[in-house]
This record gives sequence, C-alpha cells and structure tokens, in this order.
Amino acid sequence: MEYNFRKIEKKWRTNWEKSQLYKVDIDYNKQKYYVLDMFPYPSGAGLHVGHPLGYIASDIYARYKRLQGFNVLHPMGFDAFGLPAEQYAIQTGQHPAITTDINIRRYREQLDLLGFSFDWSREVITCDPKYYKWTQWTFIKLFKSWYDKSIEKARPIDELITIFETEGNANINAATNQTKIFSEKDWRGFNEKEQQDILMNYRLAYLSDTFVNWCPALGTVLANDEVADGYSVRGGYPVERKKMKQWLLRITAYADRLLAGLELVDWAEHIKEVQRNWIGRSEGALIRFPLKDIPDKYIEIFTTRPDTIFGVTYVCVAPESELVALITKTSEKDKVEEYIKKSLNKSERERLTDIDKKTGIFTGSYAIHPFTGEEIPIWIADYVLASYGTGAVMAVPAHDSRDYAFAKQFGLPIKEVIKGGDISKEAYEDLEGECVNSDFINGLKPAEAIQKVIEEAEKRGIGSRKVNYRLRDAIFSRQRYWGEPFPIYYKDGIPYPLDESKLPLELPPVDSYLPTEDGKPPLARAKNWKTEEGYPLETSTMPGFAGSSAYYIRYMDPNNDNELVSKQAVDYWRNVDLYIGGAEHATGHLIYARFWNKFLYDIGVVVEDEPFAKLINQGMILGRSNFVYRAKPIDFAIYKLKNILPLIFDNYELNLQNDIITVSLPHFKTYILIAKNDDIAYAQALAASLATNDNKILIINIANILLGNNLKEIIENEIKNLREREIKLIGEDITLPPIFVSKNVEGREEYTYPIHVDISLVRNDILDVEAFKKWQPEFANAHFILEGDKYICGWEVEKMSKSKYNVQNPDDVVNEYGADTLRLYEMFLGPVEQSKPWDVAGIEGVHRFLKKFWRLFFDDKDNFYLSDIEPSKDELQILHKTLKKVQEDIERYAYNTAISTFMVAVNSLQELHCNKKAILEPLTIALSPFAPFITEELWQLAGHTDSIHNAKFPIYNEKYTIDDTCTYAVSFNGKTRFTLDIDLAADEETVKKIVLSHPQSQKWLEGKEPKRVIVVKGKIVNIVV
RNA sequence: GCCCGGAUGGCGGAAUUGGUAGACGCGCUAGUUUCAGGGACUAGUACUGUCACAGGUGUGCAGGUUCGAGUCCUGUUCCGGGCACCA
Repeated sequence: MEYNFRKIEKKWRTNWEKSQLYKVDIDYNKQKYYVLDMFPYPSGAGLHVGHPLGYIASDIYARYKRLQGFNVLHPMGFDAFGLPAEQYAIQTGQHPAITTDINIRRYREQLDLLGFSFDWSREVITCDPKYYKWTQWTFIKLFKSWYDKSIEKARPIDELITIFETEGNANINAATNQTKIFSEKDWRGFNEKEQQDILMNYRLAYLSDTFVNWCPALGTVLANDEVADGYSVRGGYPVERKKMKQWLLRITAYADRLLAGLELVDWAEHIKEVQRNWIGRSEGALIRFPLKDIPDKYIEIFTTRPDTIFGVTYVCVAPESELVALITKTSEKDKVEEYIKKSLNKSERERLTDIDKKTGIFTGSYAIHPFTGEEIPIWIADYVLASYGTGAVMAVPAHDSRDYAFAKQFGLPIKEVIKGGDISKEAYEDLEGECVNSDFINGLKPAEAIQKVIEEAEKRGIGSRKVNYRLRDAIFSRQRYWGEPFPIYYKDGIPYPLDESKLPLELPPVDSYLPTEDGKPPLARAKNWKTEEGYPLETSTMPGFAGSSAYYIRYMDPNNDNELVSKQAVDYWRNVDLYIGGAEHATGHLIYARFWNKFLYDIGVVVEDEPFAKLINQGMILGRSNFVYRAKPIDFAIYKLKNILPLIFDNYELNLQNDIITVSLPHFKTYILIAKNDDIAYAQALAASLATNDNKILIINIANILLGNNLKEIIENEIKNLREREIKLIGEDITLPPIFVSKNVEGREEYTYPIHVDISLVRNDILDVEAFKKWQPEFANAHFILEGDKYICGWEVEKMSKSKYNVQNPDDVVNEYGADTLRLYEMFLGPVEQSKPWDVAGIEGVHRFLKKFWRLFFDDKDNFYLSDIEPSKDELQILHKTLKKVQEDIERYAYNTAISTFMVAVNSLQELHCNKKAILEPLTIALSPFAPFITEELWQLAGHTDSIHNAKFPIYNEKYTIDDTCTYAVSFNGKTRFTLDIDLAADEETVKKIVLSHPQSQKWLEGKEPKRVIVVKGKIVNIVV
C-alpha cells in the first residue's frame, strides 16, 4: 500500500474533529500543562511557511506532554484589532469586522491543514465583544486602583479616599505624579473637580496632559515600543512630539517587580536583557541645588554619579520643565521663549539627528552648589529629557560626554575631578581612577565616593538616595476606530467609569473611518455616542496591546460571561508553562502582559505573579530567492567581441558610440558597426560619415553577435568579401529578445544583472525554461544561454516577500508533500530559536523518511504486516537508544536532532528488515507528536481502536541503551590514529595493555617508550610520546 | 557609542559534561533496477595528496591553557539583533 498522505490526512482531520480529540477540561486526576502560542494577527496575505514554525514546535511539545499523561491546555485564537484592517477599511469603505472575519477564516483553514492539537472550543478573538468586555472590565479596575509602594501592591481607590479623608496625602507612599501635599481638611474642602483631579494622579489608568508620540500619517498617538528612530514601527511614518491629553497606564509603578520577576522565569537571556534595558533601572541620588535669587526654591536633579558633584560647572533644565518660568530672568525671556518654541517644535526625528551638535540657552539665573556654595549658571537645553529623572541635570563636562559636547559648544568651564583620563580630548566617564579637587572625597575611588556623597547629602538634608527607571508609563489611547472603546464617560469634563453592568460597551457603527473635520477620532462620528443619561463617551479606543495582554487567562475559561476567569479554572491552569512566539514582542506585548498579569494578581483574579514560566522565541524562516541573469546586450556583445576579435585580427580598436559598438580595423581600412535593430538607421548614418577615405564598413545587427553561432567565420568571410567603399548590412531584421545567461557561464558577471524569478519556476536551482517563458509576456520569446542543457539560477537568502517572488505558501507544500512532511521539515531545518532559510530542495529528504517509515509496516506483497516475534537484541538496542535520545531532545526542544535520530533508527531497522510489533509500535508513538497523521493511520492499521494521541509515551530501558564494547579512539600526542573495539568492562590497565600491544601502536611509537598514557574509560586513549 | 548573539563542507545543520569534527538531510558523482520519471536501491563525497595506500591540513583570524580545544581564556575581524542624548 502506498503512503497516500492526502487521503490519510483528510480522513484524520475529519475524524479528530468529530471525536473532539483535542478538547480539554479541568481534570484533577491529571497534572496540568499549559502550552501557548502567541496568537496571530490575521493579515490579508494569509500564512506563509514561516508562521507555523512556532506553532509546530509548541504542538510537538503539547502532544509529547499529553502522551506523558499531562492534561494539556493548548488553545489558539486571534489578535484581531489593529491598524492594517482599519487602513484597509479607510481605503475600501468595508467594515473592518468583515475583512477581519474573512482573514480569520482563511487563517483557520490554513492552520487546520497542519494538524495542530488546538482546542478550538476555547478560541478567543479580541474584537469579539464577549472578549473585549473583559479588557474593558480590567481597564475599569485599573482606573479604580492605585499603587501602594509600601506594600508593593495595587489597592482600591476607595481605600485611598478613606486615607485622604482621615489624614491627607502626606504619609502615603504611592506611585503618583501628585506633588502637592494636602491635609484631610484640605481634602474635604476641595470640590468634586479638584478631588477627581488629585485622584487622577494616583490611578493606575489615568488621563494626563503629556508629551506623546503623535503620528500625523496614522492620525494617532503611539506607545514608545511602537516608535523606532522617530518613525512608526507599523508603516514607517514620521512621529512628532505633541502635548495632548491621553490615557496612560501607570506601568512604572511595577518597574521594580517587572525587573525582579525576570529572575524567576526561564526565558532566553537576551530577551531578559532587552526587558532590563527597557526598564532601565539606575541607582543614584536626588540632590537639590538652591536658587540664588529665590529663597526656599531649588532645582532638584537626579544623578548616577554623585562622585562627580564637585565637577559641576552648570545646571541644565529641559525645555518642557515647569521650572523654566521660575528660573528665566526677565532680561533673557524673549530669547529663552524663542529657543523653547523652536526646540519643542522639533520632530522626534530631528531631535535624534545631530546628537553631537547640542543646542541650549542661558537663563540668566544661578543656582548654589550645595557643597561648595559656588554660583552655577542655569541653562535650558533640549538634550535634557523632561521625562527622565527630574527633567534637570547637574552638568559635569569633564566626566559626561553630553555635558562635554555642550560645554565645548558654549565655552563653559570643564573641571576635572576624577584622575585617569585626558579631559582636553574627551570626557572621562570610567569609574576607574581617583577623586581630586573634591573636598571630602579626595583620594577616594569613584565607587566609594558615590556612597560617601549620598550619605553626606542625606546628613545635610540636601539630597537622598534614589532609584530611577527609564520605563515610561504606557500611552493607552489611540485616535482610531478599530479597537476597544473605553468604558468611560464625561460629566462636566470629569471622566467616570461606566458601571460594570453596562459592559461590553460595543464599538458603534460610523459613516467613515477617518477623523472628523475638526480632528476628533472616528468614534466622534458615531450617532448617540453617549450614555443613557446623555453624558458623552470617550472617543479614543485602546491600542493593540490591550487585547493581547490577558488572552492567555481568558483561554482558561473563555465562555464565562460572569467573570474574566473563574476561580476554579485559574486555580487549576494557573499560568503558561511554555510560551512560544517571536522575539519582536520583547518590549511590547511581553512587558505589558506581565504588567497586566501582576495587576490582576494584586486584585486576586489570577494566582501567579508571572504569566509565562518558560519562553522560547522562534526564529524567522527566511525566503530563498532565485535569480536569473539578464544580459545587457551592449555589454554582452562587447564581451563576446573581446573574446573573438583577437583570434582574427592583430590590431583593432573597440569603441562605444551612442549604443553602437564600433570596431575599427586600420589594417583592412574597415569598420564594423554593431547596432541594435532600432539603431540601424543611426548606424547607417554613422557609416556614411565614416565612409570617406576608402573605408569599408560592415554593419551587423547585434542579434547576430549575441545569438549567432559561428560568429568568427561570419566576420572573417564578410570582411574578406567587402569591396572598397562598400557599406554592407548583414544580419536578420529581428528585434533582440531578452537573453538570460546561466549562472556559471564564464564572464557572466560582466554583462548581466540579476532579477528575481518566481521560486515555483525553479527546482534545485534549475530553471524550468518553458514555464519561465509563460511567466511574463515579455519573456515569451526569451533566449537562454545554458550550461550543458540546463539553466542554473543564482540564489540568496532574504526575507520572504511577494516582491521577491520567494514566498512559500504552506497550503502548497501540504498539497504536494502532506502536513506531516511540512511539520517534520520545518523542525528538521535547525534549532527552533534560530532563523534559517527555507529551501524547497531539502523537503524531499524528510518526505523520503516518512515513506521509508511507512514501508517498514508492509510486506513484499504490499500488505500491512506486523510480526509478533520477539525482537532481537540489536533491534531492542535501536529502539531504546532512539527513545532515550528522542525524549532528551524533545525536552530541550532540539527537534532537529530528534528527527535525525528517527532517521537513523529507520535506516537501521530497514537494513534489519525489522517488522516486529514490539519495536515499531513504541517507535510510532514516539514519532506521533511530530507526524500525527501517518502515525495515527499506522496505529489504526495495527488494530488499535483508540487514538494514538491518547497512548502512553514509551519509557526506554536503560539496559538496552548501553553497548558491551566501546570503540576507543587511540591518539598519539592528541592526534587520533586508529580506533579499537574493547570490552566496556575492561579496566584502565587492561585497556592500556591492549592498546599498547596493538601493532598500529608500535608503528606510531617508533620504538620509543610512551611518556604517559591517558585512558578515559569508554572514550579515548591518548599516548604521549 | 553601549548591550546581547553568532561565525563549523557546495547548502541547512550535528558534536548535550574539554575526549574519533562534519551525525542526519539536501546537493553532487558513479552504479544497480522487472526503470516514462522529479521512482526505489547501493557506494562515494571537508580540503589536499596518491593509480591506490600512506601522509599532510582543517571549526573566521592571532595567541594561550591542557595529555587533548569547535568547546575554556585573552586579543582581533566580520555578520546578525537590540538599545541609543535615560544624566
């Protein structure tokens, strides 16, 4: 019987769906295991072969765990809100829900082909109101919470109000942007608006007037992780800084926990590192510099280098800082205002370029150095970031390269306080050296000085130790249509949350997906976008990461309309044991989801502080592009002539004139003009001008040069037969077809240029010439210069993209080879984490392996036959060694080596003609996570009624994994010379004796006595001569 | 500039703890076949050398540690990724 994968796979797809094989429920008799994939955004292009890489890897693990008796949760869904669908809606007027739904169905079809063990009854779709109800619900919870730093936990806002009412805010250690202190009496005296404004400074979801990343092209603000180098990550449009009122999430409250939690999770080190950088914790000190002219007022700065405080030569404030008004002297006011205006209008992009060229302006006022009492000028400069630290810095040009550049620019003093560098050339930033010119820290090492200065500052009450974070609060509103509406309404301009019973607040229909005339978001177009009481609703929507921040929780209990997740479900499933997805989410989704989870943990919804215990980032599958080489006719002709002419003439000169090649042969008083068909007239004119002085002229159509065979003879004969003053035109009157030159034809690089060719027209880098001619009309009459009888294409590894004609569609591969082959091949390519090129050629190998495996189960007459005969020791050894290796490999996610282990086993069993049930059945189970269809079919043919995917993973027997003898590598001075099989039981002395008495040893010893013999039992013998 | 990775045949990759470098697959070469072939099978395939053996050289480069280094250490080059005026 033939391995008919199409029939087999179709049969089992239906069968499994009917029997609900992959549906899971809470089962207290089994241990849970949660395997999750980052759910896809369903784009219009469908899946290409790179997408399933992670899904296959996770599916293998999920199936393996299941075979080991775990209750495996392995769900899938769709991240369906987002910009591309909305952009498409703007272009076509189609509702994004419709196109999204079409795309989801297409994705689902493609995913279904691949035989994943997803429990589709748990599917979540983020744009489904039943789902986003809980996104909105969580937002309300965030709105109604504040963060108590003294217990490192979120608490209800009502408790904060109680504290305000009883003692004001003086003793609260909260994550807040509230700076004013008030008493309980003050609180009671505030009106509703004043109270709400203060509470807003404490809420974990809050509305704030801040500088945001505004992207005019997309018509929306973006979060920091959505901006790279001043351009939007999606679409690549320029981004500006703009002050706007926006919703933010107070993720900074969790900075410390987000950092600490990284120690508890099993993630790739580089991803943790990216998150650490993103959080950007730095230890230092807050130090106050009193203002010279205004008593009791000061500038507070943050520094990580208090050891350089005696090197401060100016203080610098960000243009956005509130201090600006206070410190600007009337005399300087105009200039300062002009500078601020200019710098605030700079785009993010402009600000990032010319980092070396600093700008700034003197304010006219001075601060007092807290230790020396010196007067220090105060400047404003946009190299100081308003949003980091206090928005002001103490500038130490000698030991900070930015301050150094600024000081040089404006002629400010540079004062060395740490010995070790050469400050006449550049700032010395190292922590090595010794403090000088620094009062009480002279002679200390910088590291010690840092501590000493902080202690001293605290003693004198002028500063304190402080930890700062680079992490910013996440901007949470988007001025777009296709996202979750905020469950917020406004009463007298004050935002209030909707009552939970009103959720979900569904996305209303609008007549257009564009902003309104007066620049309001699309939701402002919706009719009756207000509460029942008539209060207007928020018109922004939530960003992409809102819906993806808690989807893994919702999978645990996806159809629960009363809770985000039931206590029972979350107690059982807890968190994700294995999470697989792309590394591009390191600073976006993976940090927001951790934050979101920690908040839900604080309010008692989830039970684990970290959502993803183990993370694997799959690499990309890159495309393997193919190229054909199209000849540049003139260059090609010149190349050919240069090869032929020397064989005929001793002396000639070759020139190029207006696309016509002229060859002058002074000896023969002859010119040869080579012209393209459409240049013949010009060539004739040219010939006429040359035809003085008795010259003979031959005009040749370039097609003859490029396509003709006996070029040499033609030229020779024609020259011979030319008469005096004759102008002769030879060659057929044909237009030059496109000419393609095979890759390894000599000199090809000189006269061709590569163009991408569709990879479906190429097999093993050999071009299907006929198919190529049909590919594009202009190539219909193409001419090919072959190698032998083949056209060989060039290739290169690039990202998969339509324009490079290198996209491989999984459906096509499944159709040609089957899903099992595709699964196996994607895993066989190399380690999951690594990016690698997709090469169609290699797929034959794994397909062949499956066919070989299949054939083991059939006899000469092609009947299914498994023998019940006891297996031999050899066979048992093959089986158990394979099982051991495969299990070890799966557990370290090294699927590529697991598959080669199977290949080795099948090759060996085939050699032994093994068809024994006791060997092949366990092997089939072990292979089933990789190739679920073929194994299920063989399992059924072997007479089993239950699915192989409910079987038990076979346990290997150590006894059969050990050989009796060992092949020792015998080396002399570390160079292996020969191998020797010796009984494994032999002790070192025996091994030594056997090796030394071997005739080969005598040869290598050359009669000398060995200086030393090293025997590593079971491995090698090294003889030092 | 800073921080992470990586570099092994014609190609993807293997070598898990310092112990036979190149498993497995592709490709290529030759052959077998009751063969339409893009089928199945057998043998070979790091480089160099030789009729064949023998030998020599080999994991980006230069050193070092070791009986022994792809693996550890130092320096260096190149490639990929992340961050980037974060005080």
